[in-house]
Amino acid sequence: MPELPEVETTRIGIAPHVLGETVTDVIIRDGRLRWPVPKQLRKTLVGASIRKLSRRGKYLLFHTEPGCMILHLGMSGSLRILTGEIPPEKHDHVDFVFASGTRLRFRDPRRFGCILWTAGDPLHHDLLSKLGPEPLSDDLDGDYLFRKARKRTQSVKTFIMDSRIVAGVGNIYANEALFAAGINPNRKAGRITRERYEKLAVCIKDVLKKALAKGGTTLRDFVNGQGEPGYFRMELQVYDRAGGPCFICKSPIKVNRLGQRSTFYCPVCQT
DNA sequence: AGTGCGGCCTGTCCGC
DNA sequence: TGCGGACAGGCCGCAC
Repeated sequence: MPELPEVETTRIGIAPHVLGETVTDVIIRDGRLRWPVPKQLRKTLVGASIRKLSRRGKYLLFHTEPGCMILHLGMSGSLRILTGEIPPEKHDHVDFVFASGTRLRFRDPRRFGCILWTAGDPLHHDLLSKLGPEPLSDDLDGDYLFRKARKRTQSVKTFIMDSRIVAGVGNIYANEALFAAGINPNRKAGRITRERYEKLAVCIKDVLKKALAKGGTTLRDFVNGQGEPGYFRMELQVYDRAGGPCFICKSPIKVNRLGQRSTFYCPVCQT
């Protein structure tokens, strides 16, 4: 579920409630996430204060004096700020309790998310060290994509969803960015002109920024730190619109599968 | 080295 | 109403 705009929406929403807070307890009800939640996480975090909350790709980084907690929302994860005692529900796996009484609650029905700890620089962690540039930074531009795409035979959609190429672009926004750029998602990455990659880079940034402005996309699970959904779903041009009319040319939106992910596009507008 | 696939989980929806 | 199967926003790790 959560792609970059949803993770960033979460970060912005919870940051004011956790920054400067001291952890007084960590309640792990079910530590069986993608990787087991470290047993010593509670002992390590209690007494520590959150100095900074940053994001790299789809990873949230909680910086403290003794180290950094790395948290990923996976496919169905969400984080919520709670004030007061609210009974946990079935998939509320972890609570972080702060000195003020505020709680940060991690929910993840599918348990594809993860919560890890590193004492070192999180950017050097195995999971983060190979990530490509942040899409909203100047490091991502048409020239970069064009150069990386040389001799690549995979589809351009699979290419831009590869986190080693660009961090944070998932299935929804890959579909949407390619529509905005007028590029057929099935086209081979290595056979796209520099000019079209310039357009694609702009469209990736644009789609992500617009989604962020709407608080992300909620298909089912996603809620922000306050438990509210995102509203970008209403702006989606192709994702989940198979058979529906293209908003530009009225042709039916097509769907096929690339790398086991549903791929939506307009066969007329995207070439 | 680049590429594609299986698998990790639970929940939901659809066809029978 | 029940049941099996496909599918869902991610991504690691493995074979080729």
